[in-house]
Amino acid sequence: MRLQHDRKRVCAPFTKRKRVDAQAIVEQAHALIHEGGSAAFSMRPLASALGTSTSALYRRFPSKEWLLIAVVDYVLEDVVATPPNAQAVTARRRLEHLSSSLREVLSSHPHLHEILTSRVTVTPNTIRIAEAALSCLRGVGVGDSDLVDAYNAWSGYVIGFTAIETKPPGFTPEPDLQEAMRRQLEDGGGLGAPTVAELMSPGANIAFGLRWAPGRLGAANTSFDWGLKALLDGFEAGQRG
Amino acid sequence: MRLQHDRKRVCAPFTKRKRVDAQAIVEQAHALIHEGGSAAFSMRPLASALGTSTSALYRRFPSKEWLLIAVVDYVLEDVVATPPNAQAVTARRRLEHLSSSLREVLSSHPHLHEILTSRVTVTPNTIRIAEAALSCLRGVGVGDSDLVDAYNAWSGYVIGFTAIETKPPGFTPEPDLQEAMRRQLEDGGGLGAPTVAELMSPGANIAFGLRWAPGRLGAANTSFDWGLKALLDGFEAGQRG
DNA sequence: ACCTGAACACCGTTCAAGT
DNA sequence: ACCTGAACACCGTTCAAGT
Repeated sequence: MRLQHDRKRVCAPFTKRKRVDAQAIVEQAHALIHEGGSAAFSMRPLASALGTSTSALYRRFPSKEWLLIAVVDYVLEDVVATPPNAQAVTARRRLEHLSSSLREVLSSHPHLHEILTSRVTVTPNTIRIAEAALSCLRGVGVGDSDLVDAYNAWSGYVIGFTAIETKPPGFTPEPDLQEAMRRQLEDGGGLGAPTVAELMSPGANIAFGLRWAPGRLGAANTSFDWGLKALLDGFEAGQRG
Repeated sequence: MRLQHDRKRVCAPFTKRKRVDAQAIVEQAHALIHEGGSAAFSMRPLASALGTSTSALYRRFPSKEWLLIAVVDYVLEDVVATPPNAQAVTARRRLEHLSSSLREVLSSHPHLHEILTSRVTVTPNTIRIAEAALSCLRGVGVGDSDLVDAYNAWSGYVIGFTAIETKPPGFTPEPDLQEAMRRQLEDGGGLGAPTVAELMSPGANIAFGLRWAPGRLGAANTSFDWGLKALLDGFEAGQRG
């Protein structure tokens, strides 16, 4: 599933003939982004990986922007939403599953946040996920007047947490820069930041804004579930009060 | 306040002499990013805006990466953290102020997320903000064993929400693409997404993943505070249970 | 109808040559 | 010690020319 762009300008991506090509471009683009990161991704290597000319790509996608959004949708296809009619599964449980599925997918494609968070992306899978989340939130007891707020708060938490959590491994800072940040944390912790100094054992690399190495959060990495529980508890408590 | 890089390779940014220059570079870079977005920002225009050669910039900053992180720290300077010894102000209230100050600053510099969320950034102001947040969370009643989790959840929510919320206005998608997304939402809403169709009046542009126009969320825009309340309520309830 | 090579107007970074 | 211009190896996108 991908967005349709103006048929007058370029070939229709949904027609039977040649549809494979557009799909192949998306898959190859995804593969290249997965390997080398979205910053390093460019049209020329993509074309040569596919064995075509760079300009031929512009017959399937009006611009790199359209292609990137197609890649986002392609990856989000993997997010699993439990259907609401599944018996014996509470709305809360379904929402927890959706959250962790979304987190898993975004985590295993660490370059997607760079694309996802910095632009507006409405795609079939975006809508599908939103539909599932909204229905769960209703099931949890959130009233209609609060539903949009709850949905925004939920997306903000899940997507935001994962976006900050998962630094692309290819985006490792240069050793010099990494060392400078580590030193900064040691020095800063000693001077004006007693709580930071107390909690962040050197090398812990455990908390946002205080860690200098990329990849997922270290240690137990319980923060996501812990925070989601607090957020959903807050949702439910708010409806009762 | 900025990170120090290796003095052997380049001139020290903290020495009295020439320090103005490094500061001037950061400020000019910030101005250019503010106007044109971080994607469009490049070294050549920066140099010519400052009246120097491009290569002269590399004497103050080892790479564009160091410069971008310096810009992040420069902007985060504006985040206000109420000191913990301020009487008659509860920890909860201080945390709410810190959250909205952080949100305000990030919102008014909409291009910062692209820099902030996609790489590891430890800077003096990052540490200052973390220190304030940790101390507030402790004051709210979060136990030491949960403090890192609570801090991560809080950062994930605040930074994440704001990152998704604030699309850089310069990042407006091409009209064709924007129209395709709007249509997608209409069609998709009608077919497999009844809740989306029910809630998202056309043109509402109100919810993450379902809106096609950049800028802040429309309408009442109460979602941030609503979600923060739920999260902090959840924090407090969790400590009592 | 589709593809192509060449071109346009850009990038970040380096480095020998200047002062 | 600092700055510079030119160069290197790249970008996204367009378009006349081919089949």
